[in-house]
Amino acid sequence: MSVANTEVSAQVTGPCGDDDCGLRELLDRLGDRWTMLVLVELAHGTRRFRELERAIPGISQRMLTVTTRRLCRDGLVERTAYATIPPQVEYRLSPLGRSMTGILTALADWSRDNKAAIGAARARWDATEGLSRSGGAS
Amino acid sequence: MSVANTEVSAQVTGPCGDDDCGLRELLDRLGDRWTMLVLVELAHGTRRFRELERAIPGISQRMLTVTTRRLCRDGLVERTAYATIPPQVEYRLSPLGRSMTGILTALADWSRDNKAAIGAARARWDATEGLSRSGGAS
DNA sequence: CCGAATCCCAAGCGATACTG
DNA sequence: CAGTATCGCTTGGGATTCGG
Repeated sequence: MSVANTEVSAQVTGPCGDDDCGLRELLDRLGDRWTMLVLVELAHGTRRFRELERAIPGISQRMLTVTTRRLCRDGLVERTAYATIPPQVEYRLSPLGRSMTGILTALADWSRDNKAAIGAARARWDATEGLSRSGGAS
Repeated sequence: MSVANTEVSAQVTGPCGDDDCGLRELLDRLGDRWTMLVLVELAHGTRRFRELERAIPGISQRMLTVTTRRLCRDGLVERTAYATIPPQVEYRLSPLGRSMTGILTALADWSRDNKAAIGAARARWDATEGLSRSGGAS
């Protein structure tokens, strides 16, 4: 999936009432704090509950449960439970889920690639803001 | 050890200790309800404040202000204010912001493309859940 | 027209404890 | 190990109001 799109020949089209383009649906689904991280981790391979928990620093047991269940419900992740002692449950990406890992990777790549630029922009903005707003902020 | 040895073949793939890959940073920045939608709208061309507000159904005036300011601070959007009467302010994507529109488009495409599949998966899940947990589903 | 400030509620999420 | 239930804090964000 080539997201390399340099051409943004964007006509200032009309109102384009359907501006969300389904993006909202997607954001409602994986716009939360953990969903994408779980997907990325599962993109590396099958993982057990505990492995996911360790692999995603900061996630709580509760949120891991909630997130994985939501992903199962949406058909992006498949769950396999073995009735062994101790219990063992495996999570893996479904074909549907795997079909979006490319985008996630692109996203992560972009983030890492432009992290510095954003940091610089912020520094610049903070300086500018001090000048244009509420003078004497420094 | 007392309990069963749980040494599974845990070499699924690399350790990838750094599992977030900077994704977290990105999500913190545009993981909220409106940021991506504003970016998509601006990908269509320069927009004035009021135009953005109308183009993004449901956004409040407050959130539009907050979101645009954040985007300016991060250097993804540029703002030009004309001291006319009535005031006029234009927002447009910066080169940095423009560099990620391709990913946003890919995201929106995927969402629209697989919306039906997700809906079907949900129906399936809800049925399964009804069997195994006797609990209602939303 | 543009936007900042205040008030306030609901959702998200984390901590903890408990069950199988 | 895997998962559930409860509680309480933190935050996003909607409605409204005031200023430039």
